[in-house]
Amino acid sequence: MSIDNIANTMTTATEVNNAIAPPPPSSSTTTPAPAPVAPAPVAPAQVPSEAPLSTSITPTPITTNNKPVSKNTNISSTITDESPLSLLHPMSTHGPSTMHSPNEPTDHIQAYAMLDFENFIFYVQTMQILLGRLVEGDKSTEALDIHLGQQKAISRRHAKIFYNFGNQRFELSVIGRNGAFVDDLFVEYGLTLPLKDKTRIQIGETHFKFILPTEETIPSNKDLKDKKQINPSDAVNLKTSLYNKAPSGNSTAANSRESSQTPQEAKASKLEPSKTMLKVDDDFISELRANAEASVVKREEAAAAAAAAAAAAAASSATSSTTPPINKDIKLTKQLPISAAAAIEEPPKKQPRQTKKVYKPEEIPEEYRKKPNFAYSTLITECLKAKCTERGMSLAEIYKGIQDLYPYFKYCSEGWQSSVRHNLSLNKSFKKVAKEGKGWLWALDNEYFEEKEKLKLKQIEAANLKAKQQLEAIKQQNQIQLQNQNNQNHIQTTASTSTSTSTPPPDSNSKLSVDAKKALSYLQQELIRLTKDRKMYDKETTTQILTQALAMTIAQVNQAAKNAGIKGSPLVTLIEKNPSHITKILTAALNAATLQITKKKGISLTPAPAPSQSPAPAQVATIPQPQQPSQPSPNIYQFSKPQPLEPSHQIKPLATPPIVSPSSSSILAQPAPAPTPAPTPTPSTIQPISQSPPTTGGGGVKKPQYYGKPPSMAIQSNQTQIPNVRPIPYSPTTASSTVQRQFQQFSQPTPIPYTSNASTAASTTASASDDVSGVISRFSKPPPKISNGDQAVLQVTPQIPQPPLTITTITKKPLNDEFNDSEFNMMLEDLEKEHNSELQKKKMQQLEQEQKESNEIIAKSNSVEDNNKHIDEGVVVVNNDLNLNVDDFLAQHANQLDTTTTTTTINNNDESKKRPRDEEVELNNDEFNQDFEISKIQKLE
DNA sequence: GCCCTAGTAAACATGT
DNA sequence: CACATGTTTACTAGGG
Ligand SMILES: [Mg+2]
Repeated sequence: MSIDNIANTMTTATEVNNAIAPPPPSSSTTTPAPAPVAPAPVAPAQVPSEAPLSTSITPTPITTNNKPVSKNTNISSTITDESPLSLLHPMSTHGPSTMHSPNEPTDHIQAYAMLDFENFIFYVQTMQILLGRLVEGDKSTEALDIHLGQQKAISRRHAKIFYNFGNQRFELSVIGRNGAFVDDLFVEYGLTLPLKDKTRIQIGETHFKFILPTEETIPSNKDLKDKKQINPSDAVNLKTSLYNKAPSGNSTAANSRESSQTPQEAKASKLEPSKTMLKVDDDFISELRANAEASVVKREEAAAAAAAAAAAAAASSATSSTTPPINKDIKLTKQLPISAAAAIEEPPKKQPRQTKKVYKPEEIPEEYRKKPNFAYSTLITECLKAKCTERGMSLAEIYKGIQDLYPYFKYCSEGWQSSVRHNLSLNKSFKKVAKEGKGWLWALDNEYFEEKEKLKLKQIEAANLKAKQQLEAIKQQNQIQLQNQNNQNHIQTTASTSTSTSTPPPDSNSKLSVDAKKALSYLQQELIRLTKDRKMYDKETTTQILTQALAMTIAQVNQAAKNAGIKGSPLVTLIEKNPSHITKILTAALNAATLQITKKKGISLTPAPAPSQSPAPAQVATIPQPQQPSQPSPNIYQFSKPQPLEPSHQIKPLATPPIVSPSSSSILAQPAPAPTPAPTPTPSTIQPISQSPPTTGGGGVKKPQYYGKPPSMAIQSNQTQIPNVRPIPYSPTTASSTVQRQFQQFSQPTPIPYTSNASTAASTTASASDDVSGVISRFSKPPPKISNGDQAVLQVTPQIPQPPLTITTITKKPLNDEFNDSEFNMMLEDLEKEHNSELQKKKMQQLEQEQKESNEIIAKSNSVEDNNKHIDEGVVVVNNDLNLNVDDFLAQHANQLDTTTTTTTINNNDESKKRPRDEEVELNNDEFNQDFEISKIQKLE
């Protein structure tokens, strides 16, 4: 079938066949040199102990290596007994090489496996062999280990048989357009499948069988081969073949693996031995690496391997040759000491897993060979931004989306998916949205900036401190020199909120030059100018923001200069030579500073409407009510139990500044905790956000069950409470958000499997709380008292984001001194005036664009990789003199720039950096605040 | 050397 | 029962 068709496709005449012409290999064949290598020692690393073959098996083998065997030939020494034959035509393959070891070696042949062709046998002594059609003049075909014939239906490189370390087995990759038949089943181009002992393979007109040295084989040696003399059994540790560097070989076997992986080494090693034969080298190496990376041996496998090894050992006590397993292997192995017997039995275990296809480097478009230089969180975020529907994306969609956006993931092994899942779970930026069926939909959390912000803030703050110090110093001088009349500059660091990093004691040291002053002045002006288009905060806040931005800018420039090794006064230079760049930096800094400051202050950036309640809040408020039949959302049932919301809500309002929050807080508070009047939970008034989490007590929030989502609709069953909740449809609207939220927070009570007893009972009733607790007990170690931060997955999507427009709040605090300059103050005032106008939208748009721009830049720069080196994009280009790496800076603020939404998080406390795992600890104010952040509004809808 | 973030793998739990 | 999906853990590597 296929074959025929195939033919055409293939190339035309180009090919000449000479069949045989064995390439240079012959030389390689020179078995001699390399061969001798005592494989044993060496190899190890790579070879999986389990080695495909029964390593242990043949005793002899080991030594044999030396022999002729191909050792070097690593590849394949084909031997044939009979002769050289040829398969069809020419099977030359390496004829030579193979040949050489031919006949006699039989006994000693070591190989991982053998390919039983009609006319000859090819021993697989390397980790990978290439099969295809040898074409004269086509160097690429020189790499072939086996020439399958001249049929054009056979691609020059048609198939690859290689050992997959991850799966610990040999696999066949069909890289020929016309596919192949494996055990009579057609396998199309591009697929990779595992090879089992005796797997029949047909490529073009050529048939052969893949044979592993099974135990049976081993013992019986010759049995199998009845016809052929080969005894696979002999294969012993083949590892030798390649890896070993011939010479030294071993170098710590154990380590070797890793080390060997290094390209260089690998190459080196290969060169030696078999240069001729395989050329696989590069690919091979990479593949090895890939495979290795891709899959680590799993326990079972490891166990099996171990067992096998053990068995082997037992069998042939002597063969120490067994290569020492790789580190990983070792580790694993120890975990599972399995009796040899057991191990042996296991093997039969099916190896079902159809591995995804394993791509070889050459099969992957160059541009996709490199892993994108983005963090998983970024990848996911981008994916969601690009393809997320209102509700979100399922895991599978995310996988696809990422592959779509970053094709690299189409070609690499699957480990990344685990990382993606891990990220989704762990990263607060991603929230779950209920959906029918199995999993959840994932969406970006509005507040997803929080996370990043935190990080960035930290970083930035650190950087800023320095800058501030400098700034202050500068100011001082400035003031002094400039006749600014009264300057009282104290430097207080301040910030209403805590943390702001330490206040830098001003160093008086600075000696500012005139230039510095000018520069500073320039920056200030620019800042003011840039600020005009933005939302205005109260004066104090604005001042802080500007100060912060200024500090950031200075820090950035200095840092960049430092990185670039630039001396002198970079700021001045940059201003002179590339003012636009400075502006960029200022803009970014402004954005970052805005976020930072507002966040610290707890100012909700959310659209100004502070006082007036936006609808959103209202919704939220409503939500709390537990049973609302009306609520369509599936999650409904949730309501019943978790009362937590309420308390929590209350909490939320930060004690501190009476800031904007009013709306939200008040609202929230209102709704009484209807549902379960849990005992404890009384949400009395607002508690300061103190850490005291809501006690778990009756209504306390408990840590949600880890597993399982709420049985979406299903739940009802148990819970009588909610009458009709109909499952599916849930409107994203308010209800949904809330519901979900609860949902997630407390995962469903109902069905929980494990908890048979108590829980069940509880479940029946409305009060789910019990259930939860019960459930929890099961899984979570310590019954958490509070919910994790996560729970808060609010589904709410934000709507508005961005840069706050109008001026919001007010702070009571006295202004900081930071920018005292009278001039500056004046400018500020002007600004203030100007601002009230509503340019908001426009501004917003602008901001967004800026943000996007920034992001793009960042992205580009990231991709570029060289931070310092240059920044492409005119945008960021800096003069030659200064090589700023704006990347870093921008990168830091990227998030902020972007969406900006704002979270209203309140951080009263400083947050500790570490997040303790304990549940208790976890609930910090932060978390709470976040969780209950009111500001959310739903997206569409 | 410590602390943290990220990336990886994998064990487990659970739903399909 | 195999797989998909999520949640956690444990480790490792790198960067301040
Ligand atoms: Mg998450």
